[in-house]
Amino acid sequence: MAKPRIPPANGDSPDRWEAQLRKGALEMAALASLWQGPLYGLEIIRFLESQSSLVLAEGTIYPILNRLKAEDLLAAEWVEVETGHPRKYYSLTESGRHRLRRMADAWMSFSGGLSRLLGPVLERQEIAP
Amino acid sequence: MAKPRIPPANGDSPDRWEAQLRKGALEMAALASLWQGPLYGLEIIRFLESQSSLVLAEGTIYPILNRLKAEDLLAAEWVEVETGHPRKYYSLTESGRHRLRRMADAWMSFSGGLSRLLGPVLERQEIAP
DNA sequence: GCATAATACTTTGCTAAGCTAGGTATGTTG
DNA sequence: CAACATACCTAGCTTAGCAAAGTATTATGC
Repeated sequence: MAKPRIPPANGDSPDRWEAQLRKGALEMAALASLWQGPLYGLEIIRFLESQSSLVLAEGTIYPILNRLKAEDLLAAEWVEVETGHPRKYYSLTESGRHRLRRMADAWMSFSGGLSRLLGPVLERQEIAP
Repeated sequence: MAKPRIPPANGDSPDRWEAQLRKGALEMAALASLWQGPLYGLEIIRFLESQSSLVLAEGTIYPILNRLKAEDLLAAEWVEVETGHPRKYYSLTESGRHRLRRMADAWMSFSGGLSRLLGPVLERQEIAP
């Protein structure tokens, strides 16, 4: 009984590029989701979806979390909950906070450059009655 | 005599994530560089570098251009120049302009979501006496 | 005129990363 | 105990950028 997930995303669909855009931004987003406090895996997925419209599959977030943990940017801790199953809570390490700040800086610069580039493209769209 | 290009970028360097960020943004950037008029390959590289700090290798831009051309988002035309060698000028097709506009919209939404996410991270940096 | 250099475009092979589609483990409910 | 829900993990595929090489055309040096 396969859980129906995100639609297949046809190989040559015009939306494919959008999927690629996400690459690399996801690590940063995962780190950012923990800025205000620890969350566990599925919670991160829900947080990102609600806060930034980023939709990640489980098969995407867990490898990312493991990668970040291997780099000591995250710490993980199993927590038993009364009503439920153990959860692995992730939190930012000191080095993770530091890295995230640098990533955020680089992101602003990167996205600024791109937005500048897109300025002329978007210009005429300011027809908003 | 191999041309020395972009520095090696050590495999596990802390900058690797930055390289990934670019993925997917490059197609859009390539299209955007042609918004104001046709350019040829190397010119696109120089344009992006000067306008947005995006540095692309030749082995990166040409596959992108061919991909975009195969999708009819770009048109290509060989042009002979007096002092020099033939150049392949790329220009946006109607469908390319249309797609770029949609990409730009999606980009603004995507980058807006991420910037919102990064808000708290960047907040404390406004200590500028 | 043939070698060298410069410019411009192309191709090959590698690697990294996300995604689909499974799977496992733990706990709850009938 | 069976069925289900929650939470986490893994394998294999695909895509895309990149480094490094190669080809083609024109200009320059001897």
